Amino acid sequence: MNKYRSHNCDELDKKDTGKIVSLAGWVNKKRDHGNLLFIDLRDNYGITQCIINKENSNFSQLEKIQLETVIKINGKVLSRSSETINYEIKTGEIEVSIESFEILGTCKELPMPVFSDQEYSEEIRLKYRFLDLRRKKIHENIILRSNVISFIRSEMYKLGFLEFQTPILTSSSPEGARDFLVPSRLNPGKFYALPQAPQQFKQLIMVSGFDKYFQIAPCFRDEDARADRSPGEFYQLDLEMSFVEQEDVFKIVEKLLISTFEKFSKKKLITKKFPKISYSDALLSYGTDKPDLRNPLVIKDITDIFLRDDVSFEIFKKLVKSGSEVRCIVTKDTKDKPRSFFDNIDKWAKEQGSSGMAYFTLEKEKDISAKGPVGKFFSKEALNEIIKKTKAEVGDSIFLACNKRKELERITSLAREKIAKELDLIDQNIFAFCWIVDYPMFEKDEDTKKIRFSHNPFSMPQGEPDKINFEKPLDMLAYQYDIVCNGIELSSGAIRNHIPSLMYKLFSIAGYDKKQVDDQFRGMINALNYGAPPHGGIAPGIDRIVMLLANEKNIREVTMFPMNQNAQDLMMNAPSKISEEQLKELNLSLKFKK
RNA sequence: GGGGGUGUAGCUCAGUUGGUUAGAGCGAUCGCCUGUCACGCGAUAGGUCGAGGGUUCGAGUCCCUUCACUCCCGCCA
Repeated sequence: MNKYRSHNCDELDKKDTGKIVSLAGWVNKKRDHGNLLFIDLRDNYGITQCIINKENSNFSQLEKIQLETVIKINGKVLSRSSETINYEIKTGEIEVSIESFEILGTCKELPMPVFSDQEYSEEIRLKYRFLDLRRKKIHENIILRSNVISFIRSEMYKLGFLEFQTPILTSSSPEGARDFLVPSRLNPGKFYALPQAPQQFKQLIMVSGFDKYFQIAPCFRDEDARADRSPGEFYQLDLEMSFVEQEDVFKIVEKLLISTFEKFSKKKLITKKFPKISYSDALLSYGTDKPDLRNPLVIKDITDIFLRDDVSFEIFKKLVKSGSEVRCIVTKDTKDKPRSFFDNIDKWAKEQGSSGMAYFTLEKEKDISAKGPVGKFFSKEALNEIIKKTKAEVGDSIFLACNKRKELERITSLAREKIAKELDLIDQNIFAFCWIVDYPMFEKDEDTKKIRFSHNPFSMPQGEPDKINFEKPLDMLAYQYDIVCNGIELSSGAIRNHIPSLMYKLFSIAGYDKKQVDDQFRGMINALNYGAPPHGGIAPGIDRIVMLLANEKNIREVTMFPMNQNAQDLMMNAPSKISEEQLKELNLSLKFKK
C-alpha cells in the first residue's frame, strides 16, 4: 500500500462508492460555504472533488489552506445526487468525504494563479515555470511531446534504425551557425563546441557500417530566437541511412510523418504523398523556400508586360529597365471588395518597408478593362496578356510589386500571407506538407561577393560526379532537401558527398584549400578515405513537429524549460557569472567589448 | 546590429483633451453563508504608474534618454 495515495485523482467513479480511499495532490480550488467546504484536488491525472463539513475537527484548518498546497486526504467515496453531478470531469459522479488530512507541501501566496485560463506574461511564466507547467494546456502539451517522442522512437526501431548517442562536447566547425563554446581545463586555450547537429558523427556512423541510425538529438546553436526557434538548444530526429538515394529517404520520412501526424492530430493531411517543389520554383511561386501550401494564392512573374509600348506604367517600366522585376498575386472574385481593402494592403506593404503594392481589378463590358488607380496604364492587349500569364478572370484583382529579385521575393511572400489572411483563405484544419528540392550547392555572399556553400557543405552535387561542370558553381544543384509543413520548415537533409576528391574540389570553390579542409573537417574527410558508403539523411525538428500537433504558434509552449529571447533561463538564473577560481583554472580572463 | 508592440496593485487589465485622494476583476487578509464546481455576499490591506531627466501652475497621460519582455528583419550550412 502506497503511503500517500490509494488512487489517482481521475480514478474513482460510482463503482467505488463506499470505499475508504486516500488521495494526494494539489489544492486546485476551494469553494467555502461556511459550514461546508468543497476542495478540488488535482494531480497529473485529473481532479476529484473532496468535501468536508463543520462537524469535522479538520474543517477550520482546511478552510484556511492556500491554493496549490500539496495535501493527502483520507476519506470515503460518496456518490453524488443526480443534480450535483459534474459532467465536466471524469470523477464528477462521486466525491470524497474528507475524514482526515495531512499537509505534504506548503505553498506561499502565488505569484501567478495556476487554475485560470488567463494569459500571463512570459517573464512571470518562465520565472515560475514549475507553476506554469501545472496549468492544463501546457501540462498537456508537454505530455503530448513525451508521447510523440515515444511513438517516433518505436516507429524508428520498427523501420530498422538503431539509436546511438553522439558526443555533446565536440569540435567547433567553421561553417554554419555560431557555436556555443566550452573551455578545456586540460588543454589551455582550447575549446570544445556543443554540436549544432550531430552532422559529422552521423556520417561517421555510416562509415562505421551501422547502415541506419537515428537519435532524438539535442542541437545547440548560438543564434537569435524567433517564435519557432528556441535560443540555445532544440531537438531533432536525426537520422542517416547508407546505400540510399533521395527517394529512399523521402519514402521513410513520409511514412513516419504521416503516421505521427495522423496519430496525434485530428487535422487532415492535404496529400498523402508530399508534393515536390524545386527551390527555384518555390521562390518564384511563393517568394520563400518555406511556403504555406494551405494558402491557395500563387505569385506570378509579369516583368515582360512592362517592356511593352502599350503599357504606360512609367515607374515600373523605369525600374524594370534598371533590372527590377514585377510579380503579382491574383485574388479571385474580389471586384466587390471595398476600396479600403485594397488601400490597406498597399498601406501595409509600405509599412513592411516596400514601396507598396499597386492593384487593379479586371472588368469587362465590351472590352476587357482594368479598374483601380493604376488600371489606366494598361491597354486591353496588355491586359489579355496578363490574363494569359496569370490565369486571372474577370472580377479578379491583381496586386503588383516591382523590385530587385530578393526584395521582391520578400514582399510578395509576405503579401501572399497577408492577403490570404484578409480574405480568410487559409484552412486551419489541414496540414499541407511539401518537399523543397534541388537546392543550389553554392550562393554568392551579398556583402563579400564570394561564393559560399548555400547549405550543407557535405551535400552531394547533382549529376554524375565525373561530369559536373565546376566552371559555373552557382548553377550547381545539390541533393539537398527540406520538408515544409504549413509554412514551417520542419527539417532539412541531403544525400552526402562521400567522395573525398569531389569534396576537396567543392571546398576549393568555397575558398578552402586542402589543408584547411583536412584541419577543420578532419574527422569527416579522413573517414571518407577508408571506404565510405553512399549515404544520406535528414533531421526533422521535434519541437516544431510537436508545435504543429499541439496547434501552438510558439515553440516555448511545447518546451518544458525554455530560455527567453535573450537566451536567459529566468528560473535557474542562467547564464551566470563564475568565480575567479573557475576562470583561473580554465586559463581565462574577461575583457569586455566597449 | 536594426524596426514594431508592451510595461499602472501579487496576477490580468481600465485610466477620456495634461487637472480633486490612480480604479476594476482575480488573488490575499477578516467576517457571513450546508450543495458548490469560475459558489455567493460584505469589509480591509495592497501602487516609486519600469527607471532617469525634461516641458508645465500641474504629468500615469506630452518630449528625450534608458531598461525589461515580446514579435519581426539580419542571423539560423
